[in-house]
Amino acid sequence: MSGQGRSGGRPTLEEVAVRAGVGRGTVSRVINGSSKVSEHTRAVVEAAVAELGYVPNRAARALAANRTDAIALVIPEPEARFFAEPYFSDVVRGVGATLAETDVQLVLTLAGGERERRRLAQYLSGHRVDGVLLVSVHAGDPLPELLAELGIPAVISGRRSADETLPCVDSDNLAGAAGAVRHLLGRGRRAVATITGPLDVYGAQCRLDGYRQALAAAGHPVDELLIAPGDFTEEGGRRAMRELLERRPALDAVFAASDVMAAGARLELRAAGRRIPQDVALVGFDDSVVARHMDPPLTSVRQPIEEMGRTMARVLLERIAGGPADAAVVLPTELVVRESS
Amino acid sequence: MSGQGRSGGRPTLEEVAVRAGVGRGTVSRVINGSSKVSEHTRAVVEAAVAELGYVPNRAARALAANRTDAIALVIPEPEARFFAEPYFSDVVRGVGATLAETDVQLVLTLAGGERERRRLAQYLSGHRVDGVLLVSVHAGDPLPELLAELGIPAVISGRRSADETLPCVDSDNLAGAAGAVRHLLGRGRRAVATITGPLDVYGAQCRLDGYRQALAAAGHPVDELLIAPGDFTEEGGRRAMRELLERRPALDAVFAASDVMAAGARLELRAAGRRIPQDVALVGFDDSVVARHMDPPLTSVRQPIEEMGRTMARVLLERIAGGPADAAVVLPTELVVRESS
DNA sequence: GACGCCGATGGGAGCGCTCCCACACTGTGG
DNA sequence: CCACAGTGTGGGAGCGCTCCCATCGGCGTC
Repeated sequence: MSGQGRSGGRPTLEEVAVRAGVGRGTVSRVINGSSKVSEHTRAVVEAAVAELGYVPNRAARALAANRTDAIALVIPEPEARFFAEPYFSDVVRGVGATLAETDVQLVLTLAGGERERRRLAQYLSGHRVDGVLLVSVHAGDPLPELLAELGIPAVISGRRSADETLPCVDSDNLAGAAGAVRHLLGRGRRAVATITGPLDVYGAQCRLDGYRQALAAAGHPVDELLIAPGDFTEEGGRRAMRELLERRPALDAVFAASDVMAAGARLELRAAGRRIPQDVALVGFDDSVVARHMDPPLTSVRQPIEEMGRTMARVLLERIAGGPADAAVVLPTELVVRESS
Repeated sequence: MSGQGRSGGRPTLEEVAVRAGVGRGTVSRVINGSSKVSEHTRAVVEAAVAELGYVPNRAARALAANRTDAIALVIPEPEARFFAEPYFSDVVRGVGATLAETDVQLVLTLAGGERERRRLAQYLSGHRVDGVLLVSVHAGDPLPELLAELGIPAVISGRRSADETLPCVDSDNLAGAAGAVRHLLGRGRRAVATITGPLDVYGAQCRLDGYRQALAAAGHPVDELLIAPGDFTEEGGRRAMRELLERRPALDAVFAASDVMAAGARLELRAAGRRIPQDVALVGFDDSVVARHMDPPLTSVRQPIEEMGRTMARVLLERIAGGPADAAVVLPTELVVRESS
């Protein structure tokens, strides 16, 4: 912080070299912690670095080394609203935690409409980041292919299908859903309904599969009329619940594939005079703020979002380094039992 | 996307120049949309750019021009949890919206513990960003001074005191709080209590001032025993509410300086057998997810967070450009009336 | 005692851009 | 007809680093 500057600017590698009485190459080696530098020289250089308060110039480094030491996190704007809550900040926190150990910076990119999407493509072709973190990509999204073409490493969360081509990090949607349903059955519920997410989203499909498997494993036949499609929105949840109550008035439990839909379902159940959990038990998915503050507090399946962020970043860094990285990581979920079930 | 590359890499300025049959300087001028280039030459160059799919190399540009075209958004990690909800993503969305028009990238920085803080200082001294967006800075934080010393433009949201030295963008905490209290009085409430935030946070102080002013303006004396200190946490809200009920059992309304504290207060009111809003009306601040999903839904003061983000970015860009920028922007809040009052 | 080898080091050659000075050229006024 | 602005334009000189090759001792070897 003391104003060292001989000529105004921050010190350069060259100046450190002069100060330490060595060559540029040597200082560079020390800075990059690499290869063969004698114990003594290293000490001298480090002293000079400290004295001058030298900090390498990122742009120069990027230019010379042809890497940016930056990765991008692409946020699909439109959805952002939905999973805004803890999701967004938790992912960022996780990613940040992994990156904190390194010298890699996190660039945030909002890719909403067609237009932003195009800009993003431009942006990425500019080779402005070493890698990309993708979150919740839709089936038809061209971005993954573009990245592959450009040879930019990428990691995805929320795989697009069972055979995702990109390395991906997901939570165990199937097991989480199955656990929730098992929990309901375990509490003596007989007619367990489910409100699904949009089934073209792979994760939503998995949750439905989990529902089916849990039922099957318990020897219950699956009643298709107990399955209602939702779309991850509150309104969608209400609609689905209404439908279910009409078709199967005797249901005594509902597993909603998201907390927000559960919130919608709750309103509808109230309106129909059903008490939660006495008449109908309700379980959600995500363990979001909504779940904790619902009345009654909602039992929900928690995803380790922050850890997913950490893992995504780790896998991407490995990928960038060229090392062998996991192609798919699935992290366990956890059922958080509250008063709604 | 077609593999132009003569030698593999992406095309450079030089190559565009050759293709267009002009000099490097001219292409640079066209790219930067600047100064005097003849109509004809511009067209030729633009054609060459399009044909080659040229995208400028950000690192080279940064090195040569000594600017990075990047700004940092510093997130104070520890608090992140609290105002995680919409706040974080809304700010980012706003900032992103402003930045979308430009070629500036958003770098996210988590500055939590002492250690990260130090890293951040290092980072910023590396001149790695053109400007910094600060959110919710504590009174004793050294960061603003560091930035001033380094001559890095910064904009703050959540000013530290009435005479903030940095340009800042805030919502009108005082008016928002006053409006909430006026609303309660307007509904015939007589004994309006308040749960404050930590008073060393300027915004929290403003909300308390707003409470006082509204009372005063309505000709009510301020009863100091109706004021209980909180800390923006749910537990703090509970504690404060307990205190209030003990001291002033006859209170019939509570203005909490945050939704989360209101959530805590609600639990305590329930436990004490008070009905909301029949016995006690409750109003929060932030209009977070919690407010919408509380039972009953919470009346709350909404801050235009996304717009704050947009404005912060705009002011910072002006600052960076060297133009005259607003020193302080205060955006209006809005009372969202729901069933709790 | 000359040779070869290896770890440690110095420094040239860029990386792709911006900046800016110098150099046409075209007009205009004296 | 020449001097003199005023436009456009070309291209040299870096920006601060990394890469890599040449160099230099010191030491074991035949």
